[in-house]
Amino acid sequence: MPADDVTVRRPTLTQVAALAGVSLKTASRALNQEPNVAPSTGRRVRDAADLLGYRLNGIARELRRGATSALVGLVSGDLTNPFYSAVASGIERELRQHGLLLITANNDEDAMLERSLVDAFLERRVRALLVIPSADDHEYLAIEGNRGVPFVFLDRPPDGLAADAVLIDNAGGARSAGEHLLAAGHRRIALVADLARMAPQRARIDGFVGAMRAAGNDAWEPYLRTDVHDVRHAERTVRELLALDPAPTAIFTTNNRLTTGALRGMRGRTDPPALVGFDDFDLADVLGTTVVAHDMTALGREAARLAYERISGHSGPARTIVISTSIIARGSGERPPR
Amino acid sequence: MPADDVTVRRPTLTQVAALAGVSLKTASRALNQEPNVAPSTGRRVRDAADLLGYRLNGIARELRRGATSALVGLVSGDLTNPFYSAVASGIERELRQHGLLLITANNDEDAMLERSLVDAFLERRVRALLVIPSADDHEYLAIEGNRGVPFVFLDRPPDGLAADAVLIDNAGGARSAGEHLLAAGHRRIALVADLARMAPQRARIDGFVGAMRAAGNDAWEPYLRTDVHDVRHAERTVRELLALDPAPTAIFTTNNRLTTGALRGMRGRTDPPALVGFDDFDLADVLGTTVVAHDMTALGREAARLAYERISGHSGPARTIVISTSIIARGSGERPPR
DNA sequence: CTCAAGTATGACATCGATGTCTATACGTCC
DNA sequence: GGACGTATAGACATCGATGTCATACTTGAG
Repeated sequence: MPADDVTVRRPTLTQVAALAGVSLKTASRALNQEPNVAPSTGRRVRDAADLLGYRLNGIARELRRGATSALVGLVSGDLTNPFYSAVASGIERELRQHGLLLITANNDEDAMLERSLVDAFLERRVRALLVIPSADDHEYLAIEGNRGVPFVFLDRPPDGLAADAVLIDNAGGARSAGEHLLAAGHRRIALVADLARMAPQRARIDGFVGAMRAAGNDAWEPYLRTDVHDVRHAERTVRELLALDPAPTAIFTTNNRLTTGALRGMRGRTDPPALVGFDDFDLADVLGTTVVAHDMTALGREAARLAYERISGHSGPARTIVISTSIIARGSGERPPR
Repeated sequence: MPADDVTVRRPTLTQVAALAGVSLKTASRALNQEPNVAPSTGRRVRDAADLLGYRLNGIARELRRGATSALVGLVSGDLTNPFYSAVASGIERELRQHGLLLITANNDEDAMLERSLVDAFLERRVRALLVIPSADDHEYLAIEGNRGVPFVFLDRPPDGLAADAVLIDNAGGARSAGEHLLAAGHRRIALVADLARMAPQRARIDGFVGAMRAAGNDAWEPYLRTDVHDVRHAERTVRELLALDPAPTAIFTTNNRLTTGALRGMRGRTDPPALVGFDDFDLADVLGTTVVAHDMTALGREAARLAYERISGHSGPARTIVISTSIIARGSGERPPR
């Protein structure tokens, strides 16, 4: 009786060739549809391969062909956030059209982990690396960028490094949110923002503040809340804001997590404040939530496209694509001040 | 002036060794912390590596070490569905603890595509393959399963193949949803289900029907709707159901997409029917939607765990883990019949 | 009938790392 | 001082495929 734990090794091309009674190279030619293989030989080789359950060893092929894989890496924040998963989906679809596969890894918003994941991807010789960065400083990638591994930054601009990027029109979107609420008659508008050190948040805050300045409104200033980083914290913050006297009559939340928190914090109120949230989300229509929307799948798709162009040999200065935003009015942002 | 399109090749270990004035093998030893390297030699090698910007070629290493990568593949339906992304996230976290990386690809619910993605993964010599299958027949995987590539099926049982699986207690969850609505006094309960050919849907339908039978209720029968496959279709179906006379007083939707559609279809109604949805979702609390919840991250985690055990050499009969469900009452499922 | 061109095949080197085996230098112990 | 153990380092084969070049055998044109 054979030992149970003998690992069955996959047959190699050499074995296929032996069974077919041809040389290694001939077997390779036959299976790769190369010219100059006699029909009968080709059939014999294919039969042998089928019989043995042969499967090409992509690792060996890649080593021989140029030590570079058909993989593209994505390091993102947290796949459970629908924003990231929509982006990842856009990337994956675009890459698949070019026969590339996507490897993903979460950095859990941890800069150290991000770095080690980037390392792991580079060791695997990914063809390109897409990053939704958490780290503030990307200078350590500079050497890599010059060695033929293209980088594309998503959602957040590269810092200390010239690289392609696909960004959202954060300032513009936030400005229009501010203007939208001003137009509905609001003055005491609360701003609930995530970590201000992150560039997109910074831009959203600035855009909103710009709209207020331009309108000569400063009644929002007591209601500025930044560094609100999760749903719970946002919920609590909104409750606290609404308990103030005078309370704000409107709220602008600068990402989908904070919007979720705000909706929880406002739940059950008979006189809810107006609300506009950055990022569209599922069921916003049912909830009647006005949002600053943008095409997340397109963001991923464009990033994948930039990466593919670099892979295909495009060289030239770093490019930045900006995804536009638009307000989708669903009711919550059009409520007048009490 | 050098040509612009010269691809810069990464330095190899041979070059590092040459620069450090040692042999290839010594350089390898130094960088891999192997014993018996003089401190001064080690330093010289590391300096040379830094200077050249050397990075290990993981492909070559893998080929030498056993032609198997540190990658685990996941073929899933659609990453933009929060169900899949939560599962993927659970998998990824678990794998990372063992130094494994996750490659993902969407099959877009297409059986042919699923097969070709599985092929691509196997050629890359993934250590294990996790599948949330769309294909009905998985027999074609049987050969692979016997050749050392462990498979784990998620959410849907393997067909024509003995393999590990992690499933949800679909029948139990659906039964409890039915009982929950019966307990609230409903009799005319609509069932809105996705494609009945998919095993999980089949089980959910059966569970619900079982609850009705057990209670001696047959008033639900005119309101059975299956093969409702997307949000729009669900919305339309619910509208049509509510236009019937007599209309159902309660609705059970068998997945998150359908629940979304139902919520849209019920929007604006002053006398909404009771609603219970299978799968929990973000903001269900804000919307007050009663759901059959289950731990999606745990589903992914358990699947990754099973895969890891197989990778580590565990052999034995196929195992099936069932993730339990629980009703979370939030109001919509407790509304009494009109 | 001869020679050039074309077809089918095989031998061998190669991609970039690691495993095995061997060789040298240097102490140490008796 | 000779034998021996140990630390260090290198030569070489190897993983599984593909690229290059060489070779034997057909054809077809002149």
